[in-house]
Amino acid sequence: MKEATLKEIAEQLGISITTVSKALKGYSDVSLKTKNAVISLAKELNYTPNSFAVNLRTKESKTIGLIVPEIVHHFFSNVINGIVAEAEKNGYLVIILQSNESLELEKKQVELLINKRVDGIIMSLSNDSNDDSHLKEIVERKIPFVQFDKIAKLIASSKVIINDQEASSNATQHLIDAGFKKIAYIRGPINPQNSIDRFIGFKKTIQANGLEYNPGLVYTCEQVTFKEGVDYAAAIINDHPDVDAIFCTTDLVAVGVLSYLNDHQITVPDKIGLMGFSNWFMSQVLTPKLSTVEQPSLEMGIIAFNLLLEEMNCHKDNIPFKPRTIVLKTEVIIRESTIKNK
Amino acid sequence: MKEATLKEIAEQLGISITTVSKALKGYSDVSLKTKNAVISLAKELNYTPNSFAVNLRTKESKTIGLIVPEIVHHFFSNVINGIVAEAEKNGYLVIILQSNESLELEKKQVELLINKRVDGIIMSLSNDSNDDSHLKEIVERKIPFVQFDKIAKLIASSKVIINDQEASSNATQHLIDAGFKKIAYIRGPINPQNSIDRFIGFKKTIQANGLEYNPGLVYTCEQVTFKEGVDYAAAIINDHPDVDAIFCTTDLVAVGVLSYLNDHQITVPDKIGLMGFSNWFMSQVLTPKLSTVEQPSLEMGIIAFNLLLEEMNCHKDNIPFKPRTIVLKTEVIIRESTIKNK
DNA sequence: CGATTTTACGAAAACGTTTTCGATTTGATA
DNA sequence: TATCAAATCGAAAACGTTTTCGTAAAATCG
Repeated sequence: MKEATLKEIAEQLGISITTVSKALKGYSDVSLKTKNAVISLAKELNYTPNSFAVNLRTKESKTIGLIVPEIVHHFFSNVINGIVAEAEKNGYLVIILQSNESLELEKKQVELLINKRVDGIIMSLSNDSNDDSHLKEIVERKIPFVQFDKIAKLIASSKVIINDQEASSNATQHLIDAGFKKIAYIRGPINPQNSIDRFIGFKKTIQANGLEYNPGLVYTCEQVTFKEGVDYAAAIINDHPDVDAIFCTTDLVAVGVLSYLNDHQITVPDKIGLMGFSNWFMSQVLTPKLSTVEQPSLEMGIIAFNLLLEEMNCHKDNIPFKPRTIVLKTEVIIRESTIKNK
Repeated sequence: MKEATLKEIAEQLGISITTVSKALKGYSDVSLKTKNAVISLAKELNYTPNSFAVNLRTKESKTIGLIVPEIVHHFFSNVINGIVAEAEKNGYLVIILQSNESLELEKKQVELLINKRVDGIIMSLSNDSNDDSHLKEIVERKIPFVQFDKIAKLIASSKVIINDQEASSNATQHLIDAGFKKIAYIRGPINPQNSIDRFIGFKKTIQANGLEYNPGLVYTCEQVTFKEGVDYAAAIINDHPDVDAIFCTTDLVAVGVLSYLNDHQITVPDKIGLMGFSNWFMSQVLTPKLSTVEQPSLEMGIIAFNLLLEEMNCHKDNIPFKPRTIVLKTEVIIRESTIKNK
């Protein structure tokens, strides 16, 4: 009892493979009688088309590749969610790979996806991506390609991002408006564009409000972990006892900071205000609840896939596609950690 | 400038396709000279084998399918992580699908994976899976298959699980030992085996300690959400003001409970002790820190893939494979939420 | 130098599908 | 009845690879 094929159906029915194929695909030059016979026998034999053969013949696999730095990560999990849901809706499968924030692995995975001949690729860069060659290869091979979140500006592909600079600026402004005056900033790694932009937004807003910008108050994460938050909190308290607020590049780090402050009876927000970024789920269940910036992650995934889909359709029909960049709105979410009680 | 093929290389070099293929695959009956010529031209033309053709020819795709109820979920994210990492190590790609806890979607996705002719399937059932037919089809089609976490006991496949009953029992015993006497239990949905087992572990241990088992103290989640935790906390406080501890089927629900208790100035653990399950990341950063049960999620993924790999290899060589069930150890993690201060 | 083995290569089939194009039959039309 | 159009079907090529088996040339041997 091996897999049923068109050939088997054809032989059992005494007709040609061609007719069987046409019957199953609803071609009009098949009589109703044979069509029904084919369909019912196909069902009986549990026939499913051999996708390997279909792929070879049609030159597409209805599969896309997705590379993210981390899967276990609030933001990326949600983007993945959006992409996968939207892909499914359109009959596409998604191969998800995680680069573990490693450029080397990222390159390998791009190769893998190219070899697999996926119909398109969606990707967010790892933190130490400072080399474009693998991205260029994607473009050169004319594989439909969409970048999101952490992007390479110079690569000619569609992009879905937020305005990190503006978002960061708004959050900073909120801190200042809430009465904080000496704000430390824990920034992300040096390479990623969004990490840079968030920092610029912070710095510009500090200066625009006539506050002194002090580079000594800026701390740089390498791994962007909970532990770095804990460690930098300790460093900040030690180096600058008069700091009255800390703004973190992402909630996970802010949670580390909060954990340290709570453990050392440094009250948030009365003694030190705290602001995160990305609105991770846990930020709303902490004590105190964390102020942060909402990033539309699910929406980002949905849009990224649809951009890719558009390009894939153009690619199939051999009509040119012009990459687009879509910038999504963010929102500062004000909770307890930045509103002083007295 | 289209894709390079074996044929192109062969023509440019004036040799046969066969020889080119052999040269690239390291066959021994190719002279060093032609081999080098082939390899260098292949590199120059940017040749990569057409995987569609390879799949068709070799009848395998080096791709597996993975179905989980949710991707954005601490436990599953980690299992996925383990599976993907291990798969990559062995040259396999993973197609991840999420059933959204829906049986209907789950069935569709199984169909999808079968149609795609993945080399194997790993799966954790959705909460409302009370029908086996799609799983049976996987087995009948002799597709290598591994279940984990939420499994169908009666399906003859390999399984990776924890001893939920024992884990739950240990956690309950800890609560009793810590001096709690009237313990409410918020259980998971009625279908999943692990949800049932955890409940049994709780109930048996209550009785084994000579405490009265009161069915009125058992609340059943349908969606297993943060919000259900909040709502049930309110219900418990209202229905049974003398409850002195709450044991939840998973941390997410416990966090909901804690959120309600914190908001209503009901101190944990002095007024009410709280225990979760699964050791979600956030449980260690809450105030108070949440006691819970550690589940080896990453390990579970790794083992699940390796079981699958074994079966896939047997399948390829047409030698029979006997499914195995592996039960992983758990550990009760004692933090602040179950240790009374006085 | 004849016989035999080794080395190097290629022809061809097979994997299962899709699609073009032509052929045959049937029914309609003048 | 001769002509034409419509309705059904099938042959065959193509997608790009892998692998078996055979053959010719070169090397080895007695």
